[in-house]
Amino acid sequence: MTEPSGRRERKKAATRQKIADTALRLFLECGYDAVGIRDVASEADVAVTTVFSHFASKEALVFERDQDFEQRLTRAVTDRPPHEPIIPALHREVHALVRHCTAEGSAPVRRMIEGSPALREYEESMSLRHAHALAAALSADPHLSRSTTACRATARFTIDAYALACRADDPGATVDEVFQMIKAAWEATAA
Amino acid sequence: MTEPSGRRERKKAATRQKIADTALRLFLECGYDAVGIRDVASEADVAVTTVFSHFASKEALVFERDQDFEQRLTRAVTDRPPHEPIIPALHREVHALVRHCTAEGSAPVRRMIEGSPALREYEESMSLRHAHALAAALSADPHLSRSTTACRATARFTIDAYALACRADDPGATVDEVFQMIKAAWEATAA
DNA sequence: TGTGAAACCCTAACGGTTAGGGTTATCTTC
DNA sequence: GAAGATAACCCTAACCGTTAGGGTTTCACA
Repeated sequence: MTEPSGRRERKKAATRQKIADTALRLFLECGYDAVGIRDVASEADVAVTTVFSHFASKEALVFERDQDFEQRLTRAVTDRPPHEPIIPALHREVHALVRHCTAEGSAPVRRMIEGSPALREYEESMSLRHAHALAAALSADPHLSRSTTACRATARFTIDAYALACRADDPGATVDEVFQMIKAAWEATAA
Repeated sequence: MTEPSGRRERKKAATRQKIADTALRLFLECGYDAVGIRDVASEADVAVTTVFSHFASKEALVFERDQDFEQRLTRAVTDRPPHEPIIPALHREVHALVRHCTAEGSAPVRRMIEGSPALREYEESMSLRHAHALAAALSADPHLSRSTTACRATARFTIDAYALACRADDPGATVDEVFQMIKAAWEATAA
């Protein structure tokens, strides 16, 4: 993304990346539960406290790119062409996000997440954060004069669509079907 | 609910209740984070291991009546008068549940939950379980011939309505507004 | 070049949770 | 009613994620 200029920042980013990579590798090799933070730290050749200075929790090691997700969602609202209706914009973006998360290489990671209650729980709470951010973006859009409740509900519905699609047999079709519902729901709130 | 017959079962239920009551009292008195499992155990005069044989986690102590919630939701589907449309039935039940959770006496508990990330996270993951159960009930209903995806989405939307309303300024109005959206969404899936 | 801060390290602890293995109370069956 | 089976409970010790406290190195910048 943004190229860090100073050596210190570069080193910090490198440490962070090394920890994340090491963690993911160990998790996939041995299983999430079988790998401890102390294992990750020593394999990455850093102190345990350093791991926690880069990542808030063990689960966060798995969802390293979580910020991207949130940004892409909110930008689908804020950066869309002027006067483009909101629902198609969200529909398109969720499609892309789902494709990304159900891509070939992501399968082992998904399987790992589904296999760990702690990771599933963490993912949900991430989703709620994303729903909050999306709701704020919707509320802030001057072209959409809808109630706060309508914005919040639509945000949650959108996240639901993503979550359902990621676990569905046919992710693409699931996104389409749920968005047909979301479209109707949204239109029912027209002032 | 069901009266246990044997002495053993009665004693077990009493122990469970004593633990739950003690825990909630201590949590409300001193704050959730300030009270440890060891505190709860010794105040309830049981061993720590006994606490965990009745409750799966510290958070579960707070959501003791969680099973009720799930049952009420699924029964709103399965036990509704024959040929009653599903959405009004859900609407009514969510109204009742929200009223229950925003009642006078529940305020301190709600405040405690909102004040603890761990409790919020736990509540979310409970909600997902409820959504699963509700989705299964919807799918199983012979009068509703909708796709699995439509049932799952509607279940999640319903849980969203509950979650949003519990935190809204005007819970009742929020339920109504979101259910107007859900109604439209559901009707958009008609075969 | 010196100084402050950021990144990192180590150790020790805290708190939720569980394993292991034992004791008592209740239930069942004869 | 005695004997065995089992459920509920207890204790101790540990595991593991996480944090506090306090030190050292490395870098940025004046």
